[in-house]
Amino acid sequence: MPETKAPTLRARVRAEMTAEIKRVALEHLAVDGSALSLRAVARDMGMVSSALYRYFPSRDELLTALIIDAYDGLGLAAEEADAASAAREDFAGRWLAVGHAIRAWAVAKPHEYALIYGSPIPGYAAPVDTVGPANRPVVVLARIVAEAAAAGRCSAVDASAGGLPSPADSLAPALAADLTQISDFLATGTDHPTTARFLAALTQLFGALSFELFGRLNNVFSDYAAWYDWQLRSMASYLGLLEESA
Amino acid sequence: MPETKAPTLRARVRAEMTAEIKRVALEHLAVDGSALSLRAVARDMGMVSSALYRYFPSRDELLTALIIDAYDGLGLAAEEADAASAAREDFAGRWLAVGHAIRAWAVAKPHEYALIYGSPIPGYAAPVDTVGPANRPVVVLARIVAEAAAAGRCSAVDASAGGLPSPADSLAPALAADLTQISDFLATGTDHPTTARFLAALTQLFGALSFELFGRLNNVFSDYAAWYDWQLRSMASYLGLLEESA
DNA sequence: TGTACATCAGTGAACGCGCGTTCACTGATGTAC
DNA sequence: TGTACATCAGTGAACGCGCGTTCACTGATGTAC
Repeated sequence: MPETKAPTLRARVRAEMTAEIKRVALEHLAVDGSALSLRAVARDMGMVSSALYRYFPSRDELLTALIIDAYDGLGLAAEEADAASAAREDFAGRWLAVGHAIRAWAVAKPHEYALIYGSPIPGYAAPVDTVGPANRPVVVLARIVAEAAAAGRCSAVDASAGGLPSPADSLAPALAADLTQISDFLATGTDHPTTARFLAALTQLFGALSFELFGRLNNVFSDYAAWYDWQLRSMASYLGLLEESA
Repeated sequence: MPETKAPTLRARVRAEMTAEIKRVALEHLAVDGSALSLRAVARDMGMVSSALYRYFPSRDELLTALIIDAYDGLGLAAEEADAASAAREDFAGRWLAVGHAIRAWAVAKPHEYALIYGSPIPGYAAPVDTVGPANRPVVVLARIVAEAAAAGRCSAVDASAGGLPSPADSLAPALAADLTQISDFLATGTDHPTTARFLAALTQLFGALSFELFGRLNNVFSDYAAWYDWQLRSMASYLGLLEESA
């Protein structure tokens, strides 16, 4: 009945099977940690292990597909959260919204998070296809800071720190060069102190999630969400997303 | 000839063998990532795999020994760095010294770092013997902040942040309770904002190391040491380790 | 100092398991005439 | 609409490998008399 040429039965079943394999594989990652076994996945699906080779040419290709899906899922969550923030000039609010969206995704899919932010998987090297998706969440956060900086925020934070040279001043030459390259790549147009502060905040954000999800804080916090929220606010303040100018 | 009763040949050889097994096991972690195989270790030592059972009752016990050694090594490095800081009132200097010592250890022994701060090992649950050693580096850093706070530093940082409620004020009740428990446990005697800032700095410090060592920053920075140093200085400033009071 | 016995490190074979991948095959779905 | 052929999902057996762990054993080191 549909006017447009419908995909064949085979094509539809194939797409469903591919998705199902990935779903079951993720369940296995959940139970077995980072060990992913094609045979175990096939067993769970009531198939013979060699049948999976109709869908993925090797175990590593399946892993790569899972990793790309994970990055894309996280990236999408971040992008949607920022797009849903109506007050575009409320940069701190946008930072909080995106930050919370990232944590919500990670808490909902801890094994996918471990896949992309945990320790490297033995014997597996991520192919280049993964770097684009990997940057999506970073780009969202960087854009918030870039727009805030363009609106006159983010500057002259930290200037009161005396004694020790302020981190913002007197950068090591190699560090300055790195920061230039990074702000160029992200097209943020921010100065070195702002770029550095953004990267520090990014480090803290993912550090906080890794601590929580990898169980390094077991029995330390009872309310991780509240602690994470405090940290996001601290980052927003540190990044100078709040004040009108300085 | 020695006056004191010398350990028997057997006892000496046994101690050497135990150390050698751990050394070879670490080498394997380096090559194979987180997969540790008793048989591979035995092979490398020119022994039969069952011989290792004279030294460790199971693979997991060997892993536990490696993990405890790693925590102790990192803890010792941190303690020595702080002890070597002559100017006890230069809290920022002590923070930098300990921070750099932690990174130096991690860079020198990336696989031991991954063992204790990477994603959990499939099928392995760390026994309670590991929690004491795990706290050693944290305790060293906490003591610096505690002494700085006692000397009148660390207060009133961040007070200028407007708009959004300052992270320091109006803590969620659950978070306040958590912070009380943590400062009690670490015996820092610090107020909530200081405790929270310390934990945030801790998160950033280990987050930075994980980013660097797990390769999430490949081709992003050329000089990791300079970037890490900047971050340590930023933390010292954020923690208020610098100013005389406020 | 010398002998008899106990301790223990290391061997080699085996058990039972799981893994990724290959290959020739059957039988169902899709396509061209 | 019906038949002939091509495509492709899934099977089942096999290859060759590695793993942790147990067990009866040999032979060297240590100890008690």
